[in-house]
Amino acid sequence: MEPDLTIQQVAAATGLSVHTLRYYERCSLIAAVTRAANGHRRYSAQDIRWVEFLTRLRRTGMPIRQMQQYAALVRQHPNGVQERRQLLEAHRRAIAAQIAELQDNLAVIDWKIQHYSDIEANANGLFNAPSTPQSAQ
Amino acid sequence: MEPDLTIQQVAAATGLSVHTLRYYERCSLIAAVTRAANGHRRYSAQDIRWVEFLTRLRRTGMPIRQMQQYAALVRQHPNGVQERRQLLEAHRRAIAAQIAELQDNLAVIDWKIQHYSDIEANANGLFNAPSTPQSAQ
DNA sequence: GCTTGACTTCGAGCGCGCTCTAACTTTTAG
DNA sequence: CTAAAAGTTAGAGCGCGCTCGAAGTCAAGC
Repeated sequence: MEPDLTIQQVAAATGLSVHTLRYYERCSLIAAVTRAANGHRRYSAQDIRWVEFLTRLRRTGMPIRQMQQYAALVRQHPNGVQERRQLLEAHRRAIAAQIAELQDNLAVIDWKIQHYSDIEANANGLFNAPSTPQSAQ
Repeated sequence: MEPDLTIQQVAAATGLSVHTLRYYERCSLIAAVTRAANGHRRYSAQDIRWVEFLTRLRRTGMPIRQMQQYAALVRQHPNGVQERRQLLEAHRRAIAAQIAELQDNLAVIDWKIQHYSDIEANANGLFNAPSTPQSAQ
């Protein structure tokens, strides 16, 4: 049995704020955490693993609503993983699309950076003064 | 000379809404667009290229504030590209980090999907009934 | 006994990036 | 002449994901 952690320790461990941890519990992303005798939350190792996976979903752009659906599936069908898998696969496709779009846009931005570099090099007169002044937007 | 476009045509061409186009102009992301005699906006081909590049920045997560800085540099130093290049290079690094993080998280999610698939395959009794029932979080 | 500090709940507030409304003008079609 | 469509402005409103404030409880240390 690992020693259960306080909310502050979980915040430190996961990078979420204590506010966010309580907020996640309030909106059912996290099932009710067990409490110490004084009413304070005590997070189990299992809870922490769950929070960590949640942040994976969150940081890949999954909206809270969808995370709520996922969390609901876990609670409602603890032994049925099919729907969960389908949800995650849909999300995987969304992430792949996101990466592709970033790369596409990055290519254009890189092109622009290169364009600026060319202008700078030229302005430094490495090979001659430019015959026509640059117009750089 | 290309025929100048109406705001609606630009919206259709760029995927932004007319509201957003006016909003971008209001907050100085787009310099004042020339107007027809009746006061309606008429976007030049140059304007459109600018809007398209803005959306590249936007869709890679650059905040409006930073886009405003970039737009200000273009206006204030039309021939000085160094600061602009530096700004874009910083953004390029941010995008690279973003992609890396997405890929990292994607790997974990993929692992989870695989885990679910394994459970499903096992539950279908392909090779034998499982000796211990699965606990899938 | 009293302060300090970590926790609790509930609800309000905030920053971002739009998005929409209202009231108005102008152009175009019938 | 009229009605519909498209544009204008200024400013309000919204959805998201937190983030914070107020008021209270509890435990430990001086």
